[in-house]
Amino acid sequence: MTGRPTVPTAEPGESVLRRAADAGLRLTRARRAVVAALEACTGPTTAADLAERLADVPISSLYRSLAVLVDAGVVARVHETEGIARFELAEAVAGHHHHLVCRSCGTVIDVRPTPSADDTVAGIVEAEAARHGFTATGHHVDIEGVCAACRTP
Amino acid sequence: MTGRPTVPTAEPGESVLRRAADAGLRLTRARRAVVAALEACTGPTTAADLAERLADVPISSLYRSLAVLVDAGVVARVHETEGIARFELAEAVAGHHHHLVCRSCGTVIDVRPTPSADDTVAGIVEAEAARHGFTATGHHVDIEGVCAACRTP
DNA sequence: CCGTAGAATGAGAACGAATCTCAGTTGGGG
DNA sequence: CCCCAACTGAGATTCGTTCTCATTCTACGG
Repeated sequence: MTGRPTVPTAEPGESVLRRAADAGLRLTRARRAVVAALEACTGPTTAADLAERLADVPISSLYRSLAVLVDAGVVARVHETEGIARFELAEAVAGHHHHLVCRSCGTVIDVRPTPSADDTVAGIVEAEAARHGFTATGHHVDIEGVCAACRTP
Repeated sequence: MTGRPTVPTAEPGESVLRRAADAGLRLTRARRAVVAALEACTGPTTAADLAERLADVPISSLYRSLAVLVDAGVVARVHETEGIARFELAEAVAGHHHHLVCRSCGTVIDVRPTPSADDTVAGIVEAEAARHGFTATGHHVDIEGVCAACRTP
């Protein structure tokens, strides 16, 4: 099975931290702040952007918190471009989604495919993987385009 | 139109360099070597890997050649993970394809979707883009899984 | 409610991929 | 064949990210 884990669990907030705790992590101020900041984003976010929103979290702490949360499976490091990493809540927490990337301004936003659309994609993906001896465990779809704001200046 | 530009143009070799020349680039030894090395790969390749294969091309020259070829539209910088960029021939030259990423050994290989499968994906992708005010210009599908070699040790 | 073990923090140093600089070299149009 | 702008090469530099280590805090047992 490749796609869509479960539907958007009402308010992630709680469950994210609970998962982190279950993974044996302490729920420190920095980690709560990082999770809260990620929840407030509409798409994968750079460490620099997070650092700006979390002015009181030192950069070394921010990166360590992100690394630990990635290890715990509640945050994902995705969509690196131009040598800059972006972070988002993991699909296990935020639900499966695709990314719309504006080739002009670089913004990335999440889009949630309809269940039937994603079933179709998952089926295709699994067939391709199988044809090459792979066992598929997931897929990522990045849609490149131009956003409304950049198209009409 | 989102996907699959044209079918695998017989032997890329020539056409890649011609495109580069058409874009106003000089066909220097370093650039020929980089293109040849990329053609020999089965998937996106790191600069370090290329440097190893092209021992006589200094690292600064390698990166510059790659940057220039990316600008010319014949090479694509894709699939960065852990802060390391990977390069491959652009889809305009190599044809549209998806990526199979082994989560165990990290290898990335290209897979060419069947025309009908990719039409389906392109349609879904376009609908999603349109729903969010984007004009889609392309899509990338990364399939995460475990390769045959890693599954049976 | 308090003490404590050990996990987590914070400031800065260190690391490494990628880019830049600049003097010397070379491709290819004229 | 000549010339000059494009390109190269070695090394310095940048900057995102990770590491180090003394200090602080969390969460658990008493």
